[in-house]
Amino acid sequence: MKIGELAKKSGCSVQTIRYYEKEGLVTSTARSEGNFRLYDQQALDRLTFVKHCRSLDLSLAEIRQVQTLIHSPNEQCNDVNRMIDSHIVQVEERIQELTKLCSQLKALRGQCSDEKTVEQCGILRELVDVHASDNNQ
Amino acid sequence: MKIGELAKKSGCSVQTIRYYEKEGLVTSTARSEGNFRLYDQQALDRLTFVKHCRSLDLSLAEIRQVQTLIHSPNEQCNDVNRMIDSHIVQVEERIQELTKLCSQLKALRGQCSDEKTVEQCGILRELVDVHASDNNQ
DNA sequence: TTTAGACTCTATAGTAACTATAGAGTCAAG
DNA sequence: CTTGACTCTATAGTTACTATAGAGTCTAAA
Repeated sequence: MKIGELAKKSGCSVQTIRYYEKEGLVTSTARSEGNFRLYDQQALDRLTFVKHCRSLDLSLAEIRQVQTLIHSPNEQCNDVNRMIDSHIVQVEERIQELTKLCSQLKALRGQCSDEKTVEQCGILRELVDVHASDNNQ
Repeated sequence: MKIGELAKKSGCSVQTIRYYEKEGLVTSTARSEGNFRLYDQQALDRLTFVKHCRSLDLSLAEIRQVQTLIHSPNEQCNDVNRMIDSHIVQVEERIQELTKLCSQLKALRGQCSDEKTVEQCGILRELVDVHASDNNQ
């Protein structure tokens, strides 16, 4: 199959597939006479694997690492475990940050009801005030 | 004061300050004979304001928007409210996504105890299996 | 007076993971 | 034989910075 069909089947865009190729994550099986990339089922499998990893927010570098490991079945898999572990920690930290941010934003939003002028706006006042007090250190 | 002092006082790096200037968020008050940027307290205030907004994850474009509004005090502030509202929605959505991701990662991690070989690794097996079944659609 | 070093300047490239575009070639159907 | 859908490569843009190169400025000590 050509790249357009692979794109449809995998749900990746054509450009993304070419980008993944450049990054060494998926290769086309062959080229046609007219220099079009040709793919088989195995290539689709590999691409779907990459997509699945991306949906778990693994970076392309991490995916490359996992791919290398898959091709050496007798190695220890500790590295994958470590990677997943530190990934979980990162995601949890980010959730914490965003939760805090969210309550800050909601507090800020509570400062202003609609239909006020900029001069009366509690949000703008608070944004400005905080910075003013910061500078009085 | 020169850019280095401003950097220290604001907690931004020198390059970041120059970047913000290029993006139209902070301007130096004047230039010295030797072409060094010079800043006053007001410049520090403006920079601290930008920093505060960034800590709330507002984009530089959004901050520019707020700055423009601040300089027209008689306008309606609905736009700021809308912006904060949609920001809150975005952050909440992202938290949802990450929470889901986190439980997926934990489930995945549960598939493998340490000290196994790649061939036995439940994580790798699951990553591969999911892609295989995906393709059977 | 010179010189070392701490600071500043501009311009440019790199980061991550894509997306978008230009300009050219390929190919099947009508 | 031409139209339209597809593909090719190469390059630029996205966001918010960070890092670097190569040059100039300024201050204080030798």
